[in-house]
Amino acid sequence: MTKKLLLIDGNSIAFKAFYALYTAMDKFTNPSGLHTSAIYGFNRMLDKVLDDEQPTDVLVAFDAGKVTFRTKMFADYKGGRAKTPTELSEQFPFIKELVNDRGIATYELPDYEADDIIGTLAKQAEDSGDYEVVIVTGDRDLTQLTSDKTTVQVSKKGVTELETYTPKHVEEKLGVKPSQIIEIKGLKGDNSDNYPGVEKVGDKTALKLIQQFGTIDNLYQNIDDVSGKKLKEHLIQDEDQARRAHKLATINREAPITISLADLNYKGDDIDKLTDFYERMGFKSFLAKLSVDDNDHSEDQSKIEYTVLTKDNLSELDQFKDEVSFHLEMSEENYHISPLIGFAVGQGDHWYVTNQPELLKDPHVSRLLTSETVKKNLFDAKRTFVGLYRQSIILKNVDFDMLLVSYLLNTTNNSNDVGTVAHLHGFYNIKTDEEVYGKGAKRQIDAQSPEFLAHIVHKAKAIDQLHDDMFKDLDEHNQTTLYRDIEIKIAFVLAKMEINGIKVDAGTLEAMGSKFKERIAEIQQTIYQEAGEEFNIGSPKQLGKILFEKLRLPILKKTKTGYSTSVDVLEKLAPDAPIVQNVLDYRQIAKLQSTYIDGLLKVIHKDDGKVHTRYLQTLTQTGRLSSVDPNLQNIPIRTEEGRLIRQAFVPTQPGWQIFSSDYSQIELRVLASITGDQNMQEAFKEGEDIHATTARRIFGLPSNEAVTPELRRQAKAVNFGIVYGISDFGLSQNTGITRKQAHQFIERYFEEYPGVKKYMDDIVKFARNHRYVETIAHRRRYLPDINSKSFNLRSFAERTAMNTPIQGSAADIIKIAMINMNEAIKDMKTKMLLQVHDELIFEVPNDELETVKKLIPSVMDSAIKLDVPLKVESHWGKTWYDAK
DNA sequence: CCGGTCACG
DNA sequence: ACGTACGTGACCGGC
Repeated sequence: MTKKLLLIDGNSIAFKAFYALYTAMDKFTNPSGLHTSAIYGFNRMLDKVLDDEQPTDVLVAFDAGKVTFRTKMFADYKGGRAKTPTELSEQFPFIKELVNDRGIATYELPDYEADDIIGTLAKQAEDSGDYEVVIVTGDRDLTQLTSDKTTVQVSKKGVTELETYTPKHVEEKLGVKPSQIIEIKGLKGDNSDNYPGVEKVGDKTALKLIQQFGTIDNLYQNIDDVSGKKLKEHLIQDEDQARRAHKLATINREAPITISLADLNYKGDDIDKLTDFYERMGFKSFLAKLSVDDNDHSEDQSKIEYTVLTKDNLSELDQFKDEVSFHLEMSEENYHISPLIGFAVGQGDHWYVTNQPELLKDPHVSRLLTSETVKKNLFDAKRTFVGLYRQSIILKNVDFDMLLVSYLLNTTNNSNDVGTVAHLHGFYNIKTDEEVYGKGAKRQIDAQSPEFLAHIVHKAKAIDQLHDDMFKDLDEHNQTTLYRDIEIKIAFVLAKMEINGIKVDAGTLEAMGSKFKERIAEIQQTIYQEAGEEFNIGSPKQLGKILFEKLRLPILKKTKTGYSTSVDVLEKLAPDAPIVQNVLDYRQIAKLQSTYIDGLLKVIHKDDGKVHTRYLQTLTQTGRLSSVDPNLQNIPIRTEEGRLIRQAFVPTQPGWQIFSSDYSQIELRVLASITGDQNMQEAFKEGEDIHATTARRIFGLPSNEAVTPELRRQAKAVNFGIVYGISDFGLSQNTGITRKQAHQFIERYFEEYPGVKKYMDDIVKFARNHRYVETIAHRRRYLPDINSKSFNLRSFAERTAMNTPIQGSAADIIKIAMINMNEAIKDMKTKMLLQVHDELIFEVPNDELETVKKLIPSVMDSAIKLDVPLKVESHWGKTWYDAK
């Protein structure tokens, strides 16, 4: 056996691929509107099996048409099947083209199905004695072909997950030999192929009979041995059907094929044709793979020319006068503490690289980086700025930040990896960090290796190569101003805030922690007594058992994995059993302890007693920031116990104040402005309480009548709902009113605020036409699901279309305010410390307090001119807690 | 590594 | 009929 023959059932794999990607179908269309999901899935399968099996010979067999010897034998064979969707049938010619471009033969034969071609060739191969055979299909019936020389791989969930059937595996799984599969099918028939077997015989009976008799022939010869009178009657009655089903299920292994084993030689990818094909299909990831594989052969990665920097050649860097690409490599994610492990710098064909970060301090290097005249192109300006700042180098004149530009062009699929982003924009001669360094536990960076140096040169080079194109794309999106006036500027403002950090008093946290610890222990004991046993309260699974099985509390909601024990459920159950309230209390305090006491203590820097968060500037889909290590945007405030955590956040100097200013209802003001709704604008212009006004309007109260707190609360919920892209169900869930009521409220709302209604309709239409929506500052979010056939995906996209311009414009506004703020306070001792979406937090010396009380709100409310005023409220105190 | 839960706007 | 509020991050338990 010197050869390995791979036989692929083209139709069934195409079907599987199509339905595996069914819900994502609309994400897979090429520029000319062709659906490509099945082509894509098919190719993924090809990649996997070619790689796993390393075959010498390959064939993809297809069905030739609807009419086959089976339909001639039984007219209804495969009858009643839904017509193949056009979204799939249009892809078949391209799948065949793909297969050919990959150097693989295809074949189809009138009157026969792909199964028969495969069966026939497998038999020929087995008989010749030269071959090992592997069959890949989505149809489990083909497992009848397994033998000691042939294995059958059946696709499971997707198309790349395959289950391998050997004769042994068939017996274990199905309880019969491979050859007996057709005997089973003879008896039970096949619903999907629409032919009957014997009445009342299904899987179990068929299996039992075949295990007893071996074959249908033998069964009928010994029909008197069948136990069960009815069963015997059915068998006798339906003998013809059983024999016909047996024939239909049997793969023809003697089909009159006009192709021979010698024609199946696997030639491998035709790179040129395949490149062209992938480009037409818009398959960027496959293009990337193609070029990486290609590079592996040509050793392109190591062929790049670069000079290793040494003390003696540093002066060569003086050649860069106008522009340079620079990449600073770090070994860890957290750039506040990560070691620097190398850098690459250069332009065009001149590249320099080193694994000695101390060379950064050499004047030839630092002069370049701090120069106001030499433009820098890089990836992640904030990270680079902080890394260099730690070496006392102040990075200046960043022109192109590839990470930021990529994020603005398309927030989805953005990545922190240079290689990944480069691939996304059509530049493939670079590997990803994962490919070079490994991932998870296996990740390891060998900074001494030539591969390392080559890799970071490739990063710098990718940045250099892509910056013109990406700037052009930015311009086409009308996003150059967004980039230059907002995003690149805020990167440095954020860097400064992160470096500055905020002081957290460890003593305060520890004192609170020991109190919490006692409370937790107390509540824990009480819960154990109430439960009558000890268990892990933190485990929803164990807790569910206690509450819903042992104590028999009513099950109000379930999750995918079991009983739901979330707050809303437990709150409803609390009156039924005291243990429930205790669990709620336990949860709350355990959360405070683990996330906020222990969690924060872990990240206080020893040298300065501060925490230095990192704002992720290129993560959210709306343009907001997020905050990690630690997250300082979700410090408790809603409950008094949690709010106490804020007492630990203190100014750096004794006697200073923590000063906080927040935009009041910024999202609703943005809504009023961009919808142009006159009624809502009037409310804000008149300085009214918007929730009360909304309540008056939708509940039809006279203007002199006071709005009850309950009605105001409901109106507030509706206002929120509108911002989120409302549905009556969502509103009813969130407020406890009925769905019908919710529906009425929404209708009333749209009557009172017709501009809002029109905007919501228009923005969804816009999204359908353009497949994206944008904010005031032209921040863009693509909504690939907006025309999806799936109700769920489409509805989600519609809500997103309504919400993103509002949430995103609010994000634009506070970013502008922060940039202006940075200027406004640059000569003061006051420092901007944190941003929490609609609020800014500062530390302020007492002698500047009177100044900032006016200055900070005025900078914030003048960030942008809307059709309604922006309102800012300020609070201050000796800790963050006291700034209320 | 994922799902449940809960902290924030 | 479908089964839903928008945007995040950290921790825990359990696979």
